[in-house]
Amino acid sequence: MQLSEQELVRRDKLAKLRDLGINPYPADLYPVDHTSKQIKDTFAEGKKVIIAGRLMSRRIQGSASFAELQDSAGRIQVYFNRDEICTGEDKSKYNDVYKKLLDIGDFIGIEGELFTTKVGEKTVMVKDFTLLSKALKPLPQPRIDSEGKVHDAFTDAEQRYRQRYADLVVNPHVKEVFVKRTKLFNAMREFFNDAGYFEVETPILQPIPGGAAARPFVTHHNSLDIPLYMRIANELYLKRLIVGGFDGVYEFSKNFRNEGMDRTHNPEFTAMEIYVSYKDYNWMMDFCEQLLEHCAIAVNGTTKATFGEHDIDFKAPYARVTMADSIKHFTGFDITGKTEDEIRQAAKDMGIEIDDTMGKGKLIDEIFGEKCEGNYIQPTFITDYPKEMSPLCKEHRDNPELTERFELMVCGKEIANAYSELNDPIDQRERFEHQLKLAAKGDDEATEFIDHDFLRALEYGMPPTSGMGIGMDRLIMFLTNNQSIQEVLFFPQMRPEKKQVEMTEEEKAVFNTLKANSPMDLNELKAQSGLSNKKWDKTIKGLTGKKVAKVVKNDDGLFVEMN
RNA sequence: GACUUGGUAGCUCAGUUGGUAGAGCAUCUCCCUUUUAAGGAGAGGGUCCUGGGUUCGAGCCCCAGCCAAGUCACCA
Repeated sequence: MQLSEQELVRRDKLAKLRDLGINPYPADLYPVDHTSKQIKDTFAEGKKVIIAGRLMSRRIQGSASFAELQDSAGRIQVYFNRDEICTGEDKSKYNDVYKKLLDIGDFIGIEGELFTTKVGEKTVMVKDFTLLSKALKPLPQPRIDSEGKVHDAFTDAEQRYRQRYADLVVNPHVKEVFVKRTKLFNAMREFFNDAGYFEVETPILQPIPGGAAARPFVTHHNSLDIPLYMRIANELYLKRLIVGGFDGVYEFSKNFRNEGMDRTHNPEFTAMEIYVSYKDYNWMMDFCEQLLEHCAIAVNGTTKATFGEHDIDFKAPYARVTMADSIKHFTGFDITGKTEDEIRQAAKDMGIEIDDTMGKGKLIDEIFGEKCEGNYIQPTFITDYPKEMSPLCKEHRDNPELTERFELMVCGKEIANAYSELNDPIDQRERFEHQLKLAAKGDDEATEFIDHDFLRALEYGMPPTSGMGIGMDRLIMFLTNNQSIQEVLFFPQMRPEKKQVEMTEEEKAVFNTLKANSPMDLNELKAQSGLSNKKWDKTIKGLTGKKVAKVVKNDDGLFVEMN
């Protein structure tokens, strides 16, 4: 492993601490009794406190020094004074341990007394300190000036995502996003629990990946010798529980889809799904807008949120527009009562790319997606989707071509999807079979599995039920004004980093040649290596850089010898 | 999958028609007892993403690749 100068220095300090009999990674409990925030909130001159955290900055002025300690709640200034820490003759704890052997990033514990400096800063006067954990790698360190401007911010997206731990330490605004994420989950749970619904857990490893159309991750179970799929949705399992007699069930579901990654898609993501018996999709719209209003307030203290250039308001109620009305409004074309060919022609006339595998439902969906979707900035329910696109949704009570389905659109993006759930087992079987035909025709969005066990459950009878799914990652993006899903996931998926090899093949070969005959004429060694000029240059620089060989110049010419 | 942009010190970034690799912070050494991004002085620190090519000479030009971001395509 190649260590940087700063890493070597820290390892050296680690050894020196051990020589002094100081354990840099002690096992003992440290009796913390305040956080930085509690100190500021309940400040009193002379009060004794015990705190712990990371040393994040130091300004050493001879035998006195100001530093900042960062804990989970923020930062507090601490004051190290040699004669306060070292009351006897021996001043080494300040002069050597504090000044020479501690580094920014180290965890320390502090026993001290509160006071206010001349410039009015609430500060802890250090009476004693304990090293709790030595940091061997320097942190990237943004600095904030008196105007609040950040300098040298740690902003490289790749490094921030790969090393989220470092990102969280140095970028407080990043931590804030994840605090809000957890607040959102808690608020939603509270809302559902207050309504009397049950949080449940259903299988992540499924024999048939159902409830959505997406490419699944496949794995293999050795004992059973069968393929298993990571779930793409949990819908069919939650409905089985409604069959089993629960009135309302919900689950925060990590789902997995083996598809492309971009600003709004990660291979694993979180959906919330809820199913409530004896309700329909009209009830669910009311429930949804109440829920989101509650969540927005719990997260941000207000129903208003900013997303990019848009100001949005989650205050209920939300506008409700049928898909047909929406298309008529934005294109002037009325889809009601039209044949598939008429709609195909209309789509073509609008300049929408279509192909022959598209059925009526898909065509309508394309028109909506292309011409309408992006126009809905404020939360808006789009209702009554074509039947073909919604194989798990009940037929519309007034129109057999439509379904009782809504999606909630915000800033032109879908964040919720809900149905009056299809509970007619014979209709459901026919819809699955129709999906198979669409899939055979080449529609890669159609479901190509039939879950016979789910159909058996429906045959026992499922009460009328409304269900809803919410994209949690997308929702928190809206509530925290983040355009990228990676900013709201602690550990977004990345391509693996390449491992660094200790010595390249070329370096090994040259090293072996040299080992047999050292010192050796440089040009001769180069000739024997058979490497290109550039490669030779890299290789010999690599070897000298690793201090295994060196180049010597004398009267006879250039020679390479082993160290 | 296509295109665009980027990858240089621990971090943030400069780098001139191709001619010995730079700055700020951080680090190290010395001085300094109440400072507010940065006390003073000095020093060290580099796989210029990787591999090939052109050239007397490449961080820079050409080709291929890797990684990332963005746009588009795809995506219930």
